[in-house]
Amino acid sequence: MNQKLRVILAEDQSMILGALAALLETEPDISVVGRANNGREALRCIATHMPDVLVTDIEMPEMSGLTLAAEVHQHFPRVRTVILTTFARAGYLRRAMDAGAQGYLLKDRPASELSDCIRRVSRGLRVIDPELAAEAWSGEQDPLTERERQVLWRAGEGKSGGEIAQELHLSEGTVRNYLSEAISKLGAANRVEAARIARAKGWL
Amino acid sequence: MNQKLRVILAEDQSMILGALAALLETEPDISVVGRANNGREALRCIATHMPDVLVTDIEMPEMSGLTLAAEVHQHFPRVRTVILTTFARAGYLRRAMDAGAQGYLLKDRPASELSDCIRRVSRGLRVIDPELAAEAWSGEQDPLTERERQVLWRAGEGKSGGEIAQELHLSEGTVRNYLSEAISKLGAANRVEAARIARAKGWL
DNA sequence: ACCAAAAGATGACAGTTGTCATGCGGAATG
DNA sequence: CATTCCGCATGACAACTGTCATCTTTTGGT
Repeated sequence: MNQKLRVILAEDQSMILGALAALLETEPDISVVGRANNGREALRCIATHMPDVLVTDIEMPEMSGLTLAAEVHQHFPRVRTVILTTFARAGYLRRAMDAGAQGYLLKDRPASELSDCIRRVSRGLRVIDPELAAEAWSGEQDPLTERERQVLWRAGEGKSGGEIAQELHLSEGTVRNYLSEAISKLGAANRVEAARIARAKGWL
Repeated sequence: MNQKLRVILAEDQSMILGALAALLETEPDISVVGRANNGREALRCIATHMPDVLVTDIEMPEMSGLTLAAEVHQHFPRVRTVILTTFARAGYLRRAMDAGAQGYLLKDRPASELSDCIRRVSRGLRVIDPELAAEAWSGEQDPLTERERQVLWRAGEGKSGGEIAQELHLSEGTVRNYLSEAISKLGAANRVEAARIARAKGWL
């Protein structure tokens, strides 16, 4: 047999991180050479260990898994990236692909799929959750502009028009305009519903 | 050495379930005798295997981990229950304790704590995340009435006063009153922030 | 330099939301 | 039986939101 596949794991919940490592260590041909609790740490870890594959969560403090994937793709093009996440959102998948990830796997899938996925990706194949892939191609594009996203995000946090305006150095009226645009684009009845829809699609 | 500790795991994300099982199987004195993807399955599993300890997530389809803990406490009092969850919410902890759980552990903690926790609980000790325990005792009680909770929940989903009134067979004004009460009790500036706060504390 | 598209601002208007004082009727408690 | 409390309703008012039409200022492309 060749060398073992060298893997780095990034996941913010320590216990899950440890558990995933234990899972992978049961495979004879895979070895976990590094673990990180966030994107920034993962990046350092990759620079020193040069793994074959990076497996990363998306929602992490410091640096999101999507940003991490982009950085890795740019600075360490030989490292293959697999996104491992709870969220079956077409928007996330799309961003992951744009960021140069080779795999997108859901935490819902059986545990056995993780090692399979790592092996395939290391051979240069792409592995994408089939249901999600279908939805992502057929499904709608993110219709929001950057400003609309910023405004809608804050509105979803419970901030008022005035507060948002201050934070973004806009006039209150402009904030209302962006919000109104976002609401109509998303077919929502108000800002809260709009934020919910956007979150569900992975656009926030 | 005595018999191994017999453990059943309940967790809705299959990959995490498998990973946690792999983690526990690395311990020489612990054996995972059953796995379940939801509370109902776990209950069946417990009836047939009679484990020493049940480790369960909270947010699962079919039957929540908190409901499961209560059922287990009632029907199988010899089985110790450990709640393993993402959520550091005083409200959840309180409900878990009321439901007869012996342990409350966060997925944020190092992987090694899981087996420690299981061993202690099996010896009859209680194991509760220390930070959370402090917050739960010192921290506030849930100040919301049932109506306020119903109304606030729906408001957080983006529903308007009118819609909520219809659903709950109340007048629109009454809905506004409940919402206003909830907002002031929670020290929020509006319904969205109020809903956020209540969710964060585990009161929704 | 020119034109068109964007980003942003303004103002007006209706509808929704947050607050508060008050009123009503049915438990519950004495 | 009277009293009090609680759940619910009403009405009034100010503040905030959502929608639109219109306008100015950048910005980018040719």
